[in-house]
Amino acid sequence: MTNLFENINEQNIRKIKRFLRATTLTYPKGVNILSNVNQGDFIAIIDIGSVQFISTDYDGNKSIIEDITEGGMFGSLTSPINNEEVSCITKEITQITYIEYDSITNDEISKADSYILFIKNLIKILSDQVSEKNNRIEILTKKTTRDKLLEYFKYQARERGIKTFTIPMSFTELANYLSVDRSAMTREISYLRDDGFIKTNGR
Amino acid sequence: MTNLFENINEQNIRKIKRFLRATTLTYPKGVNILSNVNQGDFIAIIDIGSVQFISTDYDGNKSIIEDITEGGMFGSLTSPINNEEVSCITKEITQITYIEYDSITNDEISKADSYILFIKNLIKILSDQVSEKNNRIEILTKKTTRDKLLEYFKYQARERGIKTFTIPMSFTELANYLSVDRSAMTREISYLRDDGFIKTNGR
DNA sequence: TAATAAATGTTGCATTTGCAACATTTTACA
DNA sequence: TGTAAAATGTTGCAAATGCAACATTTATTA
Repeated sequence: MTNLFENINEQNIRKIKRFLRATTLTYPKGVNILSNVNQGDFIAIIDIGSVQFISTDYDGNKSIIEDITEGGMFGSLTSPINNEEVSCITKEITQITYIEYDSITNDEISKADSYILFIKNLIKILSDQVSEKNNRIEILTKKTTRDKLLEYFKYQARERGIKTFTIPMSFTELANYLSVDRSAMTREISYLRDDGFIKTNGR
Repeated sequence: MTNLFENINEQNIRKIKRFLRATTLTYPKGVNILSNVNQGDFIAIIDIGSVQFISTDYDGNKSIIEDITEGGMFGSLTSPINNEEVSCITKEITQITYIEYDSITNDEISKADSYILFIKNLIKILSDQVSEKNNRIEILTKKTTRDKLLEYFKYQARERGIKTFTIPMSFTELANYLSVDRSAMTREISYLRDDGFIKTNGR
């Protein structure tokens, strides 16, 4: 995963952050960070910790829109921060650096050293986000739980280049990612095992 | 929708395109443009026409990953162009301008007039794509066809600021977008009408 | 404009799936 | 380390939905 300041030295990072009016905040576990969000468009970088964008509808049904971990990035232009049904919850103690969106393309900063590198990283991160969301969309558009699971496994195998792997999240989280009932997913996994499509090794 | 060259005058557009080694190709209707794709990463801008990224699985089930219309953009880093199950089909006669991805951040171009504007547009487009995909993900994660429809209608109403609108695609395409069976969707729409959630006016 | 293709509407039925309820195991943390 | 909380496994059942088949309407194009 690309980091926004990848390949930029400490001194230039400080300079760029100053241009971008960066401010850093730390949150405890389990709080909704959107409740006290700043004015204007921004990009947020997770220095330490992780957050989850969760949508809760009128019936109390929850679905996880995105999961952002250390080094990850989200922004007011890319994430549903103005949707009253959506909250952004810290999963642990989390430190976030906010930068002002408009200052990314002001005339001053464009003259700074490493600006092109910074832009390159930003474009790469945004491209990767689009790509990752395309993957999830391709999985979510499968009609059955079985096909969703198989598509998910296929992506994992392709990404890693091996056919044996540990699922990088809990079954509860996977069910959320695939948007299927957890118990029905467990059932389907055992059918897949019975049918010889997969082999499992412990939890 | 932002255009990649928005707010840039013709002369500077030509200059930027030259730096980006832009090449323009025209395709007839109904061809897979990924079959003869160039080496290296690229960004493609649809000057005229439209294309559709379609995934077809082993059973012949098709799902539409994305639909890109005139003025839209896709790229080798954001779209599943290396997935053998996915094809990109022109929906009509389509003219596409390709630019080289790496040249976006080379040193030469960064000195060109309007470069910052160009970057600003590119970042805005990518951000909007992430946002649009988040919306679709939020809709696709709804469990029932009814909830998918209501969520879709809610987005449409919010986007336009009015509660009465014409659906911007055919029912067949909408069923694809929501990833539900078309006939089951028609059934659900008439239930929604019966229950007083929506009113309809012709096809 | 006639012929063909595509989109839409309707319905029965089998399958899939969410939901609920519960037992058991694992993890987190005071 | 003991206890509460979270995750996992299992199953019956009702509801939702894909699928198929078909009639009808609308759009496309030769």
